[in-house]
Amino acid sequence: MPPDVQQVPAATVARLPLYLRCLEELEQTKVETVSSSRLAELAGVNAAKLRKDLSHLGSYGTRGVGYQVAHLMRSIRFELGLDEQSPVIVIGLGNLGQALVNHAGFGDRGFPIVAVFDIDPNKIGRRVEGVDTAVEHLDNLETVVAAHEARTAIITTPVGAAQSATDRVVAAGITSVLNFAPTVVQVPEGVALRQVDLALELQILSYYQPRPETSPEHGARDENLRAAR
Amino acid sequence: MPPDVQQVPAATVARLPLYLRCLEELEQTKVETVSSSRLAELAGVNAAKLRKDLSHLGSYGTRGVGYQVAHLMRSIRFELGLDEQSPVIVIGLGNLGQALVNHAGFGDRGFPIVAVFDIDPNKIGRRVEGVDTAVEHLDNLETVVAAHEARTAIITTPVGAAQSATDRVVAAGITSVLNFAPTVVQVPEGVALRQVDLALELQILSYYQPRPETSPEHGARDENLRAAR
DNA sequence: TTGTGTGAAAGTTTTCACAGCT
DNA sequence: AGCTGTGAAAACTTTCACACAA
Repeated sequence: MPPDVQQVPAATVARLPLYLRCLEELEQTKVETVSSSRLAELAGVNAAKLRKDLSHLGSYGTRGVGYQVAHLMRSIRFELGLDEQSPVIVIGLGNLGQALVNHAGFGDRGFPIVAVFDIDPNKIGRRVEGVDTAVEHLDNLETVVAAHEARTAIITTPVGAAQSATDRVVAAGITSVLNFAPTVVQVPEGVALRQVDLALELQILSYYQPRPETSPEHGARDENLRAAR
Repeated sequence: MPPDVQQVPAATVARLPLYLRCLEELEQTKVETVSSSRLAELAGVNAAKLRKDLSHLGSYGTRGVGYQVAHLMRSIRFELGLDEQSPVIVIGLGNLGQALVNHAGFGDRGFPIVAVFDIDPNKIGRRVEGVDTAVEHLDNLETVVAAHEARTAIITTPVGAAQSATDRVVAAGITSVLNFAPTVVQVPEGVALRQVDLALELQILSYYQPRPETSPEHGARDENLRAAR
């Protein structure tokens, strides 16, 4: 790995979108200024941590007052590269793919779903709510990605197809991959990857369940948001 | 916080389910023994990290040989408290709720969905694939939770309803909450919580997109699974 | 000879506590 | 008087590198 001038620590990057979401809530209620302690409370984090996170933006709060909601939102959006819409493609129209596509939350937050791919002939050509174009065959991937200049792909294929689907979207020019298939996929250097496995979240929670028999002491604790995710 | 004998570090707990998933894949291919380096490769982590993680289980690998797949699976399941099925309820039958309920992945991994709740009269009584009982009104929550001895709830309500839904399931006896509503919910001490916001994942990825204009250097890196989630 | 288990070092993240701006 | 920005300490996590068991 190169010298790698890491501007903003990974743990901070993973929290910035959370702060942004809280700020959006505040803006909707016409709040113009917010203190670190109030925002931290909304985000469920410690106030010092929040201030340190924001300090990486070179962000200007005002001592004795707090942060300008609108200004802070702009700073975070800029830092994350959320200034413009970022078209997304979805590979695999199973249950989860279907739900993600219908889910308005992506488009509303700057990630419009511009195309959905599958290989099942029964699904090709089907119209899906929330997407302008019909379901495409995976063979059209390269053309469609190029046409929309999409850079981000969501993988919701079955496990067995996830790696090949990933390889293929990467070859087509995708540089960010969000994998929901419950298997680890590999991507080359230069491609960003996050993996979410829903059942895995439940298994993690399971550890923190109060349990009688087990050794000295488990016992529920909090502090499990998405630690650094 | 009390002295709190933390058996296993949080970062390790968050990875154990991942190892378990990899081991399940190995078992299906009749592999009986695996080395730390091979398993680490499958899980996408560093081998030393994996060994240290497993050392917290007091788990016995065999030097010069590796780990017994079957034995290691048992150890991890025991540590996480996955020995028995853990019934789950889902609150909110929107797009995402629907998808999660249909999704076979939960039941297969020991988390059968035993009931789904909503408050929309049009949804109450509807049958949903993957669940034995019809959609219930939220008013029946307490009775149903008690009947199934459910301890885990998945929240997929709209933002505005998430906190009250959470308060209510906790009052009904739920001790693990997985929140998909894009808002922070609070839970009392003793209740375990994880929050997943799908759009937020895309925003995090956005930071790691190669971008031209921006300051000294961003540039995509890997290492973003769910870092200590 | 192979590959685990683990001290010790390095790196990252969180938290504290307070100087200093408004 | 209030609240940010930040050094410094503490806590946690990762990685290294090697003794040692099979």
